[in-house]
Amino acid sequence: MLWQVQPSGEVPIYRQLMRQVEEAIASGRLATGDRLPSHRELAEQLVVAPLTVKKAYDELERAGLITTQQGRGTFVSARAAAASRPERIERLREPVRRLVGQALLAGLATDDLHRLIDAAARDWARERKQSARRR
Amino acid sequence: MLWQVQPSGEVPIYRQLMRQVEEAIASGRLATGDRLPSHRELAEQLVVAPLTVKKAYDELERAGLITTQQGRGTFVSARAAAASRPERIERLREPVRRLVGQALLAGLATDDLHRLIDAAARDWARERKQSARRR
Amino acid sequence: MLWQVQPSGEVPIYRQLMRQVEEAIASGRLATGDRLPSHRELAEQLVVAPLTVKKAYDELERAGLITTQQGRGTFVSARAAAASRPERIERLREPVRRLVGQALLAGLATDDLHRLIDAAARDWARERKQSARRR
Amino acid sequence: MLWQVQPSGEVPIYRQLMRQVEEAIASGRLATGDRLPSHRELAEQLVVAPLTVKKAYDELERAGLITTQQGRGTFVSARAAAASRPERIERLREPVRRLVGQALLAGLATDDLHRLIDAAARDWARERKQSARRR
DNA sequence: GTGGTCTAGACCACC
DNA sequence: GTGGTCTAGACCACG
Repeated sequence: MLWQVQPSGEVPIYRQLMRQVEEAIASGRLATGDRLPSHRELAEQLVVAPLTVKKAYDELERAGLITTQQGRGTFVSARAAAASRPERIERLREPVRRLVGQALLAGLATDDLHRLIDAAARDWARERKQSARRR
Repeated sequence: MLWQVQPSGEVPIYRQLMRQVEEAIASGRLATGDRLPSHRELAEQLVVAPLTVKKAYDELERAGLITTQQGRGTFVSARAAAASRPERIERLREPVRRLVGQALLAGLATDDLHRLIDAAARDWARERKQSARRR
Repeated sequence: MLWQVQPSGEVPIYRQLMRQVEEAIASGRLATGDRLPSHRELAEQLVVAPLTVKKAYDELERAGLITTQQGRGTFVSARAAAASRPERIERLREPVRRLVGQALLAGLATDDLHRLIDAAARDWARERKQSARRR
Repeated sequence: MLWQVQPSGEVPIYRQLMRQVEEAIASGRLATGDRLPSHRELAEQLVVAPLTVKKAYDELERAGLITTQQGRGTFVSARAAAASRPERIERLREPVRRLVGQALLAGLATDDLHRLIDAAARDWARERKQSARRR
């Protein structure tokens, strides 16, 4: 699987990594029991400090998404992929609430949001197709 | 107008303040020429350091939303409310992009988002009505 | 309050620190809202790396015992001291289970444990009195 | 005799093994002269690396609990079961001290501990009976 | 090889 | 001053 981080951004590197792992699990690219690259190996590949990757792994472990085994490696935990559809929907509720608040306070209507969402979804599908082609 | 900040949150206090001013202008609660409380006054009211409020005002002035007049006070600038509808929509594009990405990667469909948005909008309207009644 | 760590031990320094904070909260020496020393200050005092103290604080925050505020400091969180008596008892259940298993497998009886406990409690009370006198 | 380890736990596998041997000897399930399975055999059975079992055996031999006889196998040593009652009690002193400290610092009394111990002992006896029935 | 811990610096944003 | 992040090394225990 392909990993990448942008060190210059304002999002901390370790959070960028966490997000990629979360999304990989949510989307099924990483399944229960799959092994993640060792934090040193991934650090070398991404040209960041090992501790940085380690911190991302540590937080993911505390969140229950992955588990580590001394001397063996780091694996996607059983609990991780178990998120059911209602659960995944629930996780969107708060971000949606914030977005709706922002839009309505700006004097826009939900219809504007619906249009933006469909547009974003089209873009997203197109980008996916392209990045798949590159592989 | 009512101001409030949460010191314990992730978001810096000065950004919370900026956001409230921006939303107040976008929604019309603050109109061109309206006077903002002095940064000392507001700081006292919110129990935060004056420098913190000052920083929020400074950044808002740099963004052109407000203007300071020596010895008279701080006012909503003429340009501020001029944020056109296309502009306000543009500001939503990136947050929407992120939300859609999150949803699709989790295996959900845009329809799920549409439903969540309508639900959130209903909640938002109801809360507004209640908080208006309390005043 | 007095802090101390033993760098040569087999227990990681950051865990020794975590334990001290936990105990200080459990015993009421640290109450809700109390401020902890900054991680740099404490690191200097203990002659350890700031990151080491930081790691202890980070884990305690993730556990909900303390909260940090950008630029202000680190404080005992409201949830922390709220542990009710049943809760505190519950936390002893697993350690007790292990201890009992160890004793019974070794062919000892619960009476032996009861005696050991009373002896340890007497020692504990005496040590406390002495350390209080030293203060 | 039944052996089992949990690879995902905090405790190193070789220590889990050591502990099981120690407990088996202390409780009499393993007596002086009894033969332990070869480290390869046990490794295969537990699906762990042979080196891991070897390490556990090595440390147990260094502690004098077992002895290896070239080409014949590994046996519970004569000295092993000799742990006298005072000795076995002594080994509990430190764990008890920690437990008591934790309880008293949390504002609980020794009576609470006594109750918890009796409860845990009852559970332990019941579980033993059940697992014996299963065999 | 793996993960677990620690150091001694550094730069940044925030208050 | 505070906390937040990152680096480039190091040593140890585990498998």
